[in-house]
Amino acid sequence: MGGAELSPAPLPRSFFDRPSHEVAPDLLGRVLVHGPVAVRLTEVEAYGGPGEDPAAHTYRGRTPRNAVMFGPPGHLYVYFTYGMHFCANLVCLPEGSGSAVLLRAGEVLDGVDVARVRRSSRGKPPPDRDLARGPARLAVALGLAREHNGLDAVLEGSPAGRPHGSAAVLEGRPPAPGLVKAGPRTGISTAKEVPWRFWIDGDPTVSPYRAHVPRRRSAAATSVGEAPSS
DNA sequence: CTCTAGATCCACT
DNA sequence: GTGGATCTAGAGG
Repeated sequence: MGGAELSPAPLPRSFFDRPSHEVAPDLLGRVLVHGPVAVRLTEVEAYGGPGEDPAAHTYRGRTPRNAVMFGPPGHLYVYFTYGMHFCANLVCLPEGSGSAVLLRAGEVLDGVDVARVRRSSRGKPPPDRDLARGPARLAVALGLAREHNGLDAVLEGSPAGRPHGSAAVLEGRPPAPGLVKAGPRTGISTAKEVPWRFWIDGDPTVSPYRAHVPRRRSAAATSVGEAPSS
């Protein structure tokens, strides 16, 4: 592992057995490990359960896509969005509840070489601070995609080594309480006022806030059969 | 740094 | 059919 001060102790499942908005700030500074890559989390967002959080994927109840969030805590909910990106969450609360924490950004502590290759476009890697700066980028850096949906991120049993292909959340190095900031969540169109985005103040790997921008379909796709406007 | 537009799949209504 | 829990490249300051 990279940082000498980092505790390699895995977090127990009970860590996740709380509401997502309590787990979320506590995840800052923790380290998610998957294969050769380790990322220290610097920005997360909490999403609530059915009927209580209009921005959550579980708002309208259980579906095939969000089923993992209704499973036991500590597992990864990985979903596909915008036709090309994956984002990773950690499931909270006991089985049946349906809430999670979106992992929005972090600092790559280990496996930087692997992360650079995964994040390279046209052979050029981005600056190191951008390797996991944003939820889809973080998923790429960690090698998380569709097949990791449902993967258990809690290590039970053997303390030293992780089984091949497993994931784990380590104790890491939580920030001083004063450095934890909270604000509205990014990129959502409802419940914009809920301050369930948490980040480490001043950390360069925290993603820039982006307000939701409704995407318009291409003119060609929407104007079929329409008269010319002028 | 900001702004804009395009890419591209799929879950759900 | 609609609208994303997004990112990148390119143009402009």
